[in-house]
Amino acid sequence: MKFMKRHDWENASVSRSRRALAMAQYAQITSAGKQILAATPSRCSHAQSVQPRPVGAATPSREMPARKMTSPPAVSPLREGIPAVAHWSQVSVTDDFQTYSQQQSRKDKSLGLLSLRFLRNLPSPSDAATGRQIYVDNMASVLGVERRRIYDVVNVLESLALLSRVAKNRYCWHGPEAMKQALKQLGAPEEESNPSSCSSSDSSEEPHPMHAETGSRLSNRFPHILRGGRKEKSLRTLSQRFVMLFLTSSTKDIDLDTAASSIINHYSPCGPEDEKAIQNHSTPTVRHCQHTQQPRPIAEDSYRQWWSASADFRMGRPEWPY
DNA sequence: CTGTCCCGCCATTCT
DNA sequence: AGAATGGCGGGACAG
Repeated sequence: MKFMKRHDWENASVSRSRRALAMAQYAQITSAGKQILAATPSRCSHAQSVQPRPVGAATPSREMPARKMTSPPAVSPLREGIPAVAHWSQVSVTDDFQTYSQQQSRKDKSLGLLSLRFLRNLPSPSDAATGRQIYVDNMASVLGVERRRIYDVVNVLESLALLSRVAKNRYCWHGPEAMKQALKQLGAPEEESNPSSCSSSDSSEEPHPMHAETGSRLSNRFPHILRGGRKEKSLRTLSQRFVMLFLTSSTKDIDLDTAASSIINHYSPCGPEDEKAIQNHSTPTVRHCQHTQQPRPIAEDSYRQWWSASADFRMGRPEWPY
């Protein structure tokens, strides 16, 4: 099924630039935490574009009307109170349509930034009507992107237990508490597991202790993710493995090559081509979603900052909106 | 020139 | 059967 034709997508380019820049705001939202959330009134003005279906109601397919890409996409009807804040790369972020158009760039359209915008548009926890339900079509409309991109974001967030699929087109937000629980599960030692350590790349044929331990823990606690087939190579699975690499290691710095070979070669029948998937999707999104300390660019060969940020969650200092 | 990663086609899975 | 989901290759873009 094709959700959007090429020419439609090209028409949407301006909207995409807006989308990316708006997402950047989340970087500093997390950095300043709830103080910021409470302090500044939202610039967002519209409040009607998202009308979640009642929980339990039928979810007819293609319910959403075709997106109109000629007008500026909606920004955060569900997250009023979240201020516009600066991009981690110091790009000034604004909801101004012209500015978005001018600042469009590859960097501004990243999956990581889309994830931030996704988080910024979460249903309000106080809204009993939504029940923290997230509708794929609605979110795609709000963010001004095609459904396909929503799945990218959702997959990674789901790997961290931040949300889960409850029905077709519908996901339920669980929040950082659920994620902390999942991280504990992924990172806690098992009775029979050996203490793990991490060094940089290991070229030997033997699986690194950390990697072997990670694989066994994954299969024990999340049996679905290590089965063969499509799921085996899913972004969700790769993301979860990537996170686990950090949780089970003593190092805070894992380079991409090491991560890729660890995740792929040591406990899965996947081929090395999956490395691309890891580099494409898993890391940037996780990086941004976990990034809570000092939003700034992260060198591609190092995830020290990502780990530093994720440590906040392990230390019980989540800086999420809720 | 190289590495990154956005985009969207289309295969697979689900309802 | 049609819709939902998401793997993956191509190529644009940044450095």
